[in-house]
Amino acid sequence: MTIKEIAKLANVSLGTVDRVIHKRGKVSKKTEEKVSAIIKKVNYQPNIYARGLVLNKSYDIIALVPSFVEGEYWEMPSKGIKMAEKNLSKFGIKLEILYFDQNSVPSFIEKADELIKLKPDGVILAPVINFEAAKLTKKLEKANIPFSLIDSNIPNSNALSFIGQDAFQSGKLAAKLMCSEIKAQGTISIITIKNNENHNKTLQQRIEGFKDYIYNSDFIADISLTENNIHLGSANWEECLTQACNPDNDTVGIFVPSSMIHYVAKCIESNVDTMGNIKLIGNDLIANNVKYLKKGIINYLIGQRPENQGYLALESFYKHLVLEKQVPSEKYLPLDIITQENLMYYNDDDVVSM
Amino acid sequence: MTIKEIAKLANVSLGTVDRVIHKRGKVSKKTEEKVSAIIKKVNYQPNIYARGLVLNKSYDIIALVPSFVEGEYWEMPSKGIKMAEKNLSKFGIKLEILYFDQNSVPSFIEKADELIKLKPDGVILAPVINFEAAKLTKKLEKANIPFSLIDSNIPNSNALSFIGQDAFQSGKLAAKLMCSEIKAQGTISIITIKNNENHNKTLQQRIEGFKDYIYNSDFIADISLTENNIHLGSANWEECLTQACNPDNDTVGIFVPSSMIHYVAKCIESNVDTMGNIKLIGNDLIANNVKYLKKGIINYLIGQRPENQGYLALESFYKHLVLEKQVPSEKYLPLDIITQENLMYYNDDDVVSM
DNA sequence: TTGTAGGCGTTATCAG
DNA sequence: CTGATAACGCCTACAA
Repeated sequence: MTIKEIAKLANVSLGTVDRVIHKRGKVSKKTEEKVSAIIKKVNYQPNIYARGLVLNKSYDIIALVPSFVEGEYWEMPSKGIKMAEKNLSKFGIKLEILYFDQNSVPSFIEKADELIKLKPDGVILAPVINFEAAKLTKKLEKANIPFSLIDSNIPNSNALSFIGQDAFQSGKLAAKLMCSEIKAQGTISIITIKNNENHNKTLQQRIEGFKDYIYNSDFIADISLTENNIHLGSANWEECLTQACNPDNDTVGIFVPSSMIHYVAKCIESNVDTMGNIKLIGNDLIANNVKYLKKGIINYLIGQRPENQGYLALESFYKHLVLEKQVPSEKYLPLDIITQENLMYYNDDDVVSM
Repeated sequence: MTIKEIAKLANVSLGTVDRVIHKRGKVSKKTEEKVSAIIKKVNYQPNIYARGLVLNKSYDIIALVPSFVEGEYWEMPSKGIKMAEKNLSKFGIKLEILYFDQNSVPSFIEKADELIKLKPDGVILAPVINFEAAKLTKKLEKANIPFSLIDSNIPNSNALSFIGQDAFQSGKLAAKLMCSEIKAQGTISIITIKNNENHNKTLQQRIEGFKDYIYNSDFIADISLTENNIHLGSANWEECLTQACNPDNDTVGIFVPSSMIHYVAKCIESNVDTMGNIKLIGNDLIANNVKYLKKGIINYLIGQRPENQGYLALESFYKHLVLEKQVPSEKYLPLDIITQENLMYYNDDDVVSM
């Protein structure tokens, strides 16, 4: 059903129908009602091609995400965003990615300022530097620029859409798998590995979820927990890590609430005679982790589809700006359990090709 | 860059450029080369809106899939196909679903004939009735109608695209989880539950994968396997099922290579005092299975994203017919491990809303 | 308050 | 072989 046909049905001209559709006013109440009724009755859907052709709009979306070197976690969301751009550029979605150093607040501020100056039509933001990210969202709100958050959320930020994971639940899941692997007894070591001093909410929530599961399990009596922090910046971190892996020589499992578990795996590998039986559970399918999962040193990895997160973030703007559809304000991606046996179908190069 | 601009650059008219682009011939070699060179140099990308507008084509896709009652497995692929239609109808993809009774060959033949008569522009086929499905693909090939297969494959069928699972690997994964749960010793019962006598390749492959894992594991010495077939059509199937669950009173785990595990779960539930410790692993997130997973009677379910399979199948035609892009000839979806702890994010109503 | 005309980029047709 | 032109459905300006 076209505007022309509707016009004929209503005995008015194209222009009038158009005014009604777009609520541009300057239509008498009577004709407005008549036309509206017909539009509703025939369930008029504008022809997306014709509209796209005449509007010929393009939308500049800027993504502000952490920089990375190949194989690091943040490569994956970036990859997803880029893949989405490839699919959506033909609909007028243009993308620019700005990278900031997640260990440097000034770097974030600099890029955030640059972003604001570019006056984009939409922003994808990874708020890993919480406080500064929140400031940026305020500015964006004031400037009326819609933004989507990926990875972690800023509650009450009025984001167009949040796309991420439930980190608490991710920790619970890790604990469940751990208990299942270690037959629910022994000492479990939680090791946090970071290269900065920033507070990382995601890691914290994963640890809380992990403990929550253990504390509420039937077999808590048979389990001990130890916690350690390793700073990759410190001179003797390797020593510290080795020490943290098996402090009292009775460790049965290690949980690392981040993608950094490959450091632990490497450590275990070179001490396989004393620590070869320790079960390892970590997060994220980065190349280094996958390597040790294949070797059987890491037992489980938990994934949260970071490529999808990126893809969906850009797609949220396509839906919002191009299709003018409502987009869900929150999207929690599934927590995937990855083992040697199902790795191959997750590690696929086009996980987001849907 | 538009055709007009290219025409200007090449000092020819729009028509000539168009002829070169679409290889319609009737262009002198010299101009053809000149125009081609420019097209390549400027990386001309046709405006999808203008093209869509003028072509104003619509494509009738017919899906031929098993009928279902609410809550059965085949509801999920259908749901995915329909969701894809909702998103893609605006691009001219029209869908009709024909349902056949998977327990009745004549029903399939009837619907297949109907399908052929409708002369669709594309077909989505679930080849659960193997032999007849293969016949249909031959007819479609002869009629030059592209088709995509979902759920299971027909090798060498020249399908546009196969979208499904690796059933063998799914079985291996189930075995791995089972061994992990039962501490790798005891008697494991494989129970096949069907309501027909048809050969089901998928079930067979899952069982083979399951056994393959067990046979090649280090602890095979500590494991016994029993196999049972239950026919839901038979008068005393409930009795048979109870018997199959724990024949020698030493069963520690039950594997059901299909979505039918809820029958086993129900049986276990009503014999919880004698069989409450048996670990259950099955397939597919249908409502009945989810219920028992939540209750903790089923320990793991393995999912293969049936909604996605449906979605991707219809999308493959959008990509092929509308965007004229190459589509991957095979797509194996990940084998998801579902437990109580990550169920909520898989059981989401819009898993395919990407 | 209403109607009309021109144009978006592409395709297809028709006349040269 | 080549060029001009109408049409697709919608939007916007401008005319009435």
